Amino acid sequence: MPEISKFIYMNVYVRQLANHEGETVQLRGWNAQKRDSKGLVFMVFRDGTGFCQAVIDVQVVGEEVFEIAKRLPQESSLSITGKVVKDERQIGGYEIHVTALEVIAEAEPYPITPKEHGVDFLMDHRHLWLRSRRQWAIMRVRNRIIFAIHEFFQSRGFIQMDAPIFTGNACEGTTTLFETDFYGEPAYLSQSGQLYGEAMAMAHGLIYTFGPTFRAEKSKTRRHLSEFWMIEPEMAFYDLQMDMDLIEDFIRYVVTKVLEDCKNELQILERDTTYLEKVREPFVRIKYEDAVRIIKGEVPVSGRTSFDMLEEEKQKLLAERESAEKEIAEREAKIKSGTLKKGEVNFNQSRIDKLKAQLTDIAERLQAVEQWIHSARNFVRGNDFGGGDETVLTKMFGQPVMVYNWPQAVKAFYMKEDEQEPGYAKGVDLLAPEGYGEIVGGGERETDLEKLKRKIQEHQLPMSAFEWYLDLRRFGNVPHSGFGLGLERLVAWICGLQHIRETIPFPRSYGRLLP
RNA sequence: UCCUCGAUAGCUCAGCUGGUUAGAGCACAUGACUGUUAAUCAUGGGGUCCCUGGUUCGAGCCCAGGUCGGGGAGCCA
Repeated sequence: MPEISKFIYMNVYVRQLANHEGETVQLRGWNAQKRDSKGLVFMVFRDGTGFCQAVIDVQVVGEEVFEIAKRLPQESSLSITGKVVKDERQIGGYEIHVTALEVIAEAEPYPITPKEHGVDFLMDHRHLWLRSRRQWAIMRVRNRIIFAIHEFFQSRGFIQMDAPIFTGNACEGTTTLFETDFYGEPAYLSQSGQLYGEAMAMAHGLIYTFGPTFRAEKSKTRRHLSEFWMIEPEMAFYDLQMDMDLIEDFIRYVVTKVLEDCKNELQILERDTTYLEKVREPFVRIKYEDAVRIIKGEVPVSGRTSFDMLEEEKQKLLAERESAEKEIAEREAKIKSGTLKKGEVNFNQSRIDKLKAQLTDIAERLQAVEQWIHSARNFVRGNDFGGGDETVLTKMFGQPVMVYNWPQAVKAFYMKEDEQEPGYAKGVDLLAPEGYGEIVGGGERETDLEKLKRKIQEHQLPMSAFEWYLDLRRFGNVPHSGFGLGLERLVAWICGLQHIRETIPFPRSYGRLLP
């Protein structure tokens, strides 16, 4: 074993390897995975900034070190010294030819193996799951999104101000809130910073809040969390049009930044960026009533109605199911024939298992399509959209859709009524494509003091709790608008995730408080 | 709260119409293999079939109740 002092070589991070090609460097991190053959160990080494392959050759490091490397359990921490070699086959483009290796801490048997695991198992091990490559990539994208959000607003002169988390009252009155004890009085965890945002906008003109939000809904869906992060800009002297322009610029900016700066992460996530690229085109903007006509199949989009689209979707799934069933039958027949070698049997069997899992998934999606057809047929004009209606609408366009001018009854009390169209509120929802649903909700705020008072009464909210809010109308009333963005839904859409629970380090949802 | 699906080895799952001693792959251990990208070969250890009760000569499988979980509805970002 060559004598190598740990101080001779520069400590670098995996992320920087491209700058050190041909040099000998030292890295510190963890053994994410390895395989060995005679005389060689291939280790997937990670140090938090990235992943790279480390090659340990018995002829270079000697028997003793080689044995240590060969027996090193998954997720043990170690430092390695070696030469940086370009290798196009590797995900970062570089690998390390190790010349020295030092174990920092040997790990106990690691529960997350390089094999499929169920979601529940992974969620129970969330504290460790965060280390794996996919989760790592998602958190990097989340970080870039957060940074882009700040860049966007700060560069436009918005001030970040925070709304309180303890509140005395439900702001919109509808959703279930978490109740806590605030020095003997009931207090609720904030479900929105919106009303406070309005007060802050009257002080600073352009502001945005960025903080956690809590909803005690017992929702068990892939779109809901009990605790999530929301960004809520509020702008004095903005009407609905300006609000929509801002939403569009904002989403375009954030998505573009991720596309530019997170290529590696999106590649790890195997994200098809076709729909993301579409943010460069103008967003679709339609009024609620027109959206309803499209959902109900009364008006076609690019020559096809919602029912045409749903029927296509259904046929596609049926075809997928058929081909999966056929493949299963073929492979089962092969195995039964008894002519296969053991390895081939294993391969076929695991392929069958995978296809069966796919069949379960297809069945679920077919059920969803049936539900969408049902809800499109029975949609009652004047109602809010359900998850299925949103999906149908966005699938018709394949790009972000802004729906505005909603029936007042389905929107919050502070939404401004459209003078030209009484009964309709100047609210807007931005629906993400690919079934990711509502990621932004906002609109112009009601400025008429009497209308506000009336609506607070209609919603049966306690007037006393809103006196401070009404003061904003009494002292220098101005037209203003704002919106709220659900960070996790945006992360889910950009990363193309099946479930929102992967978008936040430690998700809190119905039935999940640990880890 | 409602609808729907599920719970079998550390993990992912198979287990036919109720029938002898419950299986596979991965993981782990040992050995073989010099360039691998989750699944090369051989050998080995590993089980309260979620719980309670019932039907039956016999229950992983059927029935009832419960617990926990997935997906969806409602509600929403």
